[in-house]
Amino acid sequence: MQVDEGIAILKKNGHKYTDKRADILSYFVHAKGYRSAKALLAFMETSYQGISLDTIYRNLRLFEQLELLESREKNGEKLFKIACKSGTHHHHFVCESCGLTKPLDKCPLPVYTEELADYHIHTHAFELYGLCPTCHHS
Amino acid sequence: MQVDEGIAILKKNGHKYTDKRADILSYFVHAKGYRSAKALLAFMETSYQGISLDTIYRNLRLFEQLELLESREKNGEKLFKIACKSGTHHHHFVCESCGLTKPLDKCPLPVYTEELADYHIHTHAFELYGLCPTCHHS
DNA sequence: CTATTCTATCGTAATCATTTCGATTTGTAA
DNA sequence: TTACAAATCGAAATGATTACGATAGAATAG
Repeated sequence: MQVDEGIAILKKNGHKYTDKRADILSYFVHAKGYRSAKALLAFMETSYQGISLDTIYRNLRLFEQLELLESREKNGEKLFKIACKSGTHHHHFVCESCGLTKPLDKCPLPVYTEELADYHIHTHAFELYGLCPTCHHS
Repeated sequence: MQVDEGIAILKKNGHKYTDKRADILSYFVHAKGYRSAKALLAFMETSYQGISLDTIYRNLRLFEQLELLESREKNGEKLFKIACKSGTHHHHFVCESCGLTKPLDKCPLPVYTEELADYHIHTHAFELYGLCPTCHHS
């Protein structure tokens, strides 16, 4: 997902271009990992002093609705990362040191088709956490 | 995990017995699934009118520290369930209708040992959501 | 049984993340 | 460039959770 793709999706859905929105997308495109609303606010305040919390949270919600961002919750805080848009369903490894997210080839769901034959599986949550090779060796 | 086991663990760690604590544990032992602080409060108010929020949240935190309860987050709310204490690492299927949690035999981690040979896996999150046979057929 | 000593609880206020609101500004299509 | 819907601001509201000073209660030793 690139910034201009995100802007295009915004426009296609009747939303407007603003510099702030481009900068928010740019922040997540370059972050390559999960970031909090607070971290985004800190980043945005360097370019736009006095930016409203409304702007931060409204856009995070909008971007998540449009599937430009994905989120998870931790310690009562919502964390966001840029969406993958690879088209195919997949999971991630997340580096706890640098925040890098690595897409995984396989999905663990087939492991359970037998054990849960009588159950109706709707969704699943799966993520791995640890250290990427770079962080592990330094 | 039974109520008296939980009370024993409390005492072993220098905490005192109270009827409220026994009732909180009993609530989760019989719930067999995730419940919110608000749901626990509603239950406790039937026996103890005027119970303090402090009591609810302090004990939830304490029980989680002592690993009598486990938690996950959803929509900015923390949900708690009784701990399994089976000794062995395992995951759960969670019924979205009745809240039932079913322990799963297998762990999906082995699926990724090859793909993540250069990575250092620390922890992982995995849970399945859907309908249990009972809720599915009604 | 009673005194002593912590721990638990209450009632309430504070905190933190997030959402909402009325007024104003800005993007964009005609 | 004009008109209008959408975006933003500044600030207040909400909802879940945590914290605090004062009181009540459980455990232990004498």
